[in-house]
Amino acid sequence: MRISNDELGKQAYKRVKQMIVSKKLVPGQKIVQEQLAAQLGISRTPLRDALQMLEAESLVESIPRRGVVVRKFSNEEILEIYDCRIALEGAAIRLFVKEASDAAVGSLRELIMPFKVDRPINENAYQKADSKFHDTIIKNCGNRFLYNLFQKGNLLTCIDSIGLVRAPEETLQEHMAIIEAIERRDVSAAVEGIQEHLEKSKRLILKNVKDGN
Amino acid sequence: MRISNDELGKQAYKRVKQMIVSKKLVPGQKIVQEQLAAQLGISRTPLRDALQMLEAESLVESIPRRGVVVRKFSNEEILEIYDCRIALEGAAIRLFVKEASDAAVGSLRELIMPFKVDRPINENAYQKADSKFHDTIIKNCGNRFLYNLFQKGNLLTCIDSIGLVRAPEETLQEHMAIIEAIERRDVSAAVEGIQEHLEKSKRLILKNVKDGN
DNA sequence: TTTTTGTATACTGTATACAAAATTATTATT
DNA sequence: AATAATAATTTTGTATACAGTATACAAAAA
Repeated sequence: MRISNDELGKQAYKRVKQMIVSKKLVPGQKIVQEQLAAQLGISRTPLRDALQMLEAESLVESIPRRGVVVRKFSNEEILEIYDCRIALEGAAIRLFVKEASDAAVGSLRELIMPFKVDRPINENAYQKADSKFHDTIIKNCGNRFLYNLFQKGNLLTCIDSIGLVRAPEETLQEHMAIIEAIERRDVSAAVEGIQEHLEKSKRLILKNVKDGN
Repeated sequence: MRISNDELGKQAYKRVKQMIVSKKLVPGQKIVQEQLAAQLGISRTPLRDALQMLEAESLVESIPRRGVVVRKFSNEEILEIYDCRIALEGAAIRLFVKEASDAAVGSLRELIMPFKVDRPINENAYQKADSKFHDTIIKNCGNRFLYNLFQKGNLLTCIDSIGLVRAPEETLQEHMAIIEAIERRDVSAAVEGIQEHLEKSKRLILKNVKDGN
């Protein structure tokens, strides 16, 4: 019996990714292989495997013969990601409305409902729920390829890393409207709802960029 | 043992990828590392780097302790990819129509026009032009992230590998209609045009699947 | 001072070594 | 002859060794 069925490279991938999203490794920081490998208790070989995977996900950038640095996402790139999300999540929710089980739909409600009653809203918890809300729709839309594309592209991760864009009170209402549209199996309202929801956040970021952060 | 400024891993990635798309390595085939490394004249280390990259792109599947095999795309997956393309290329062409230079638009026309006069249509050449047509729109839409997502997801590569889905005579007309919509900067006609263009191919594949290949 | 050059050190990319697991071949047992 | 058990071989994952490149830093020149 194997202790862990993951090989070291995959394990390291998860741990380093976690270090990046939790900002233990900050954007722009150079990763010294031997150092990080020692810290993880492994050799450079599986660490390099991990870095290779992270590079494929654009979480890290490798400059030949110079090393790998944690990638940072510019505001322009965040806007680009929003456009990808609008397109892909539109497609995902269209499928989700048509094919998702009542259980999956129910889990969406359970995710968001608590925040309608508990005041004040715990921003940290809300952001997690927000993330999971979108993830649930994409994961359960029935298109596996789309979900993988989303995951491997870190469409959610990248945007999560900038924190809440708008006030929970504002987006909570939108989330509820989307859930209701799904529940009455209203495809166009659901698509419209999620796309406008994302568009609003995008517009706010765009505005902030123009005003110089 | 330095041949170019690319490191061996990146070089090997390109060569092995080429071997996969050109069917020199066929889906389902197991890759024996030492063997392929020797064939490429490198050691296992950079080859493993290459395989790691290919796995991140889903062109290859790695089963721990058992090896890596060339991935094959089922018909179901091809259909899933079409839905992703419909979503993303819709977004891309929307941006392209608004922002692309006249030169970029012109290059689209140059790509397709020759096939309107030369008869009979060279299917091989046409497929290449078809691929380039879509690639041009995505590459020049101004959203770099979207283009990278497309590339890394191999959305075009996967579908190209199954060959022409419909007769050139049929799709040629659609391509021309799309170009004309772009030229008169008609966003909704262009979006509609490319999405319906893809939808038609998807429906044909779906039909073939139902009829049992 | 600032710039340049030389040298030591650190780090990366690649090859190789080695143990553990998987696969294949061989023998033994019914 | 079919199945099980065992040994031999292959192959993978990981660690380590090594060569070459980049970086840091001190001494010399401007």
